[in-house]
Amino acid sequence: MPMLSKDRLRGTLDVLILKTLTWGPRHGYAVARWLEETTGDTLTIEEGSLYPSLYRMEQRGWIESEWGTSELGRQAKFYKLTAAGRKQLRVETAEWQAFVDVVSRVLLPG
Amino acid sequence: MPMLSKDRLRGTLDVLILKTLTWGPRHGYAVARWLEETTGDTLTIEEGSLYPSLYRMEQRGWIESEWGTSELGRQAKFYKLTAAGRKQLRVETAEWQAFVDVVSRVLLPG
DNA sequence: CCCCGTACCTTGACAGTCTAGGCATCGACT
DNA sequence: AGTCGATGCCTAGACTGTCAAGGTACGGGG
Repeated sequence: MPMLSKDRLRGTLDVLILKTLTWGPRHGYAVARWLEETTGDTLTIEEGSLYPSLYRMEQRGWIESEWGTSELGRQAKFYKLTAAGRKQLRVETAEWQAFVDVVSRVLLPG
Repeated sequence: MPMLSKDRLRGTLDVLILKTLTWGPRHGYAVARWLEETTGDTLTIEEGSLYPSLYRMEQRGWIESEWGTSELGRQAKFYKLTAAGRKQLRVETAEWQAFVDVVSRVLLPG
């Protein structure tokens, strides 16, 4: 399978995280693990991208955080979607879809 | 239809240009016009992104340029794909496909 | 004469990703 | 006891490519 170049995630990391949180509150580390598992390690979520993204989205009011205890008994910051975050998810998903359709029309045969 | 956020093109502009050139040599301005027409103005190719991209790809040996005369009788720089460019197009198209599949699997219902 | 379209290019700001670190805790293994 | 890896959070700095906004030049039409 093709190796994905660096920076490919640009512009889609946020929406992926938002989507992950629709399954319920999760802490950052778990979000990254879940995304990597779900994509069969095709995507790797670097921590240097993950935590800034979570911070940005909390500033923007898309997610909220609360300290709690992880499944393994560690301190962990749990994030959950806000109403604004859910709306943002819808918007960005639609954008993603539209963008992919257009690019695919150019790139793919048919 | 959803307005596409800025910077969405990041990482895909190059491959879109390469694909455009498979229909034959074109000058930069024509590449941009063709992409915008083909996508029904969903994508707008900024000249500040277009020309640097063409420059980069020529440096990397993916395209070659030659000055000529446009359909309207103006001086214009015509670009054509090299063998390396054709290979690069295949690689990046496959990457794009893989990336879209993975992200869609996460984002879309089903 | 002036403006718009064509055609190319450059500069600077900016955002988001990456690499590469650091910190702390815990369990497992030596 | 000591070490190591995994868990869990964070930061600093480099980098890359996009954007906005400019500039140059030429030609045709009003």
